[in-house]
Amino acid sequence: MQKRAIETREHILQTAQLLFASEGYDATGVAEICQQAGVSKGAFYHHFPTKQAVFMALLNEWLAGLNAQMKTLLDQAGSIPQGLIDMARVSHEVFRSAKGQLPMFLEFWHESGHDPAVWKATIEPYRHYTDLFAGVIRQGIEEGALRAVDPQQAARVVVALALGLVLQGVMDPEGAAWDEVAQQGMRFLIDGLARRNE
Amino acid sequence: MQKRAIETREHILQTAQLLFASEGYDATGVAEICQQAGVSKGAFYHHFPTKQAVFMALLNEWLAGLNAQMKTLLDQAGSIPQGLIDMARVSHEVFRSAKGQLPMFLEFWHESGHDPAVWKATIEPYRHYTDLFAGVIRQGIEEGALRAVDPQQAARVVVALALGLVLQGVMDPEGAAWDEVAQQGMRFLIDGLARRNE
DNA sequence: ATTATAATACCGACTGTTCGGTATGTTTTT
DNA sequence: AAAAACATACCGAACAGTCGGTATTATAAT
Repeated sequence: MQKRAIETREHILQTAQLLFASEGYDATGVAEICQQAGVSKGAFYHHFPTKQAVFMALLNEWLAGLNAQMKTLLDQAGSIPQGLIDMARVSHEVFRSAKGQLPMFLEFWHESGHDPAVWKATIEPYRHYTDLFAGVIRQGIEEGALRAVDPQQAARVVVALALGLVLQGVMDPEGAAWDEVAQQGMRFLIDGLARRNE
Repeated sequence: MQKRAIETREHILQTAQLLFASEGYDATGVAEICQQAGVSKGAFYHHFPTKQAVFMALLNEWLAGLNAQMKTLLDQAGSIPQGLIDMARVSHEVFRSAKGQLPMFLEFWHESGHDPAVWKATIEPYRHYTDLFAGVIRQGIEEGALRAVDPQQAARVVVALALGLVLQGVMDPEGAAWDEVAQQGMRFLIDGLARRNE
């Protein structure tokens, strides 16, 4: 693929992301994407077989980024309870960096309800994260830092809290300082999970 | 309005709900609703001015039911921490009663992102719930059962957890026993909020 | 170095269909 | 008869995707 081609492809993806985020997937027409991107329809269909392919490309791109971010976070985590709280603290960073992309969340979730391919791509990494958290929590239990709860269940709770925060952040960005709420919430949860020193 | 007319209206609403939930709002055509409901297009547009009006009617119906359910729960709550846990326990009931309607959640959230009217109708009651929880938590603090946290923040955390659980319940119904996870999660959270008896 | 060849990248008018909504007419109820 | 409830045929706009063709760039031959 040539330089110009790559640039065209990027233009299409970037524009599509903006439009999907602001108008929604269904409401965004291919013609609209092409016009905003300064690209012809022929170019569009040269690079992508269908509109959905663009969507999937964006989804995978997004998930890959999230994955990387997550990995570095878990790697550099210290003690277990503190590590989890640290993760909540960096949620500040995550929220900030993902601000423009957050509305796409809703699009992904919405589409996943109707398209099995999108569903698989959405659900798999999030189960992955649950397992990942479960591992951390299990470790915390073995270290004696956390109470002997069911790690999978606890992990699901953590993920649920995170999802809920993101959802609120998407729907009502001005409603609160969601990164602070995230930190608070994670602290409450960790306190509830932590072993009592009594 | 006559009996037949009322029945027609109900047919339309019920059918629309099923289709919106399974296919999505955009993907569901008015013609499809009419056909499945055994009603003509004329009848449809006699009862509802637009497709969105049907959607709004469903949304309001849904919210009214949820509101009533919530109200009775809070009224019959005993001590504050136990009251919150009780509410989590009935989430079992909520999940069950809402089973078929859960996918509609996603539709509401998704639509609210693009339609200010839907947004207002969606966001207002949920802010209402947050305030409601905040009141309960404040009361719990005054009673000395809970630590002196910021009630609004804590309430947002509770609501976030609830939202996250619902979202997971929608996207991955078979992934776990979400009513149990809800109970667990609320217990962890309450434990984290509860005053330490040390 | 220049031309020929081929492959890639791109263009934009066009199509068949789908959809929300309307216009007009018919039946049922009061 | 009058009004409410319903039915059917239809409209215009918008849509994803197609297609025949044109630039542009890379590769090969002379």
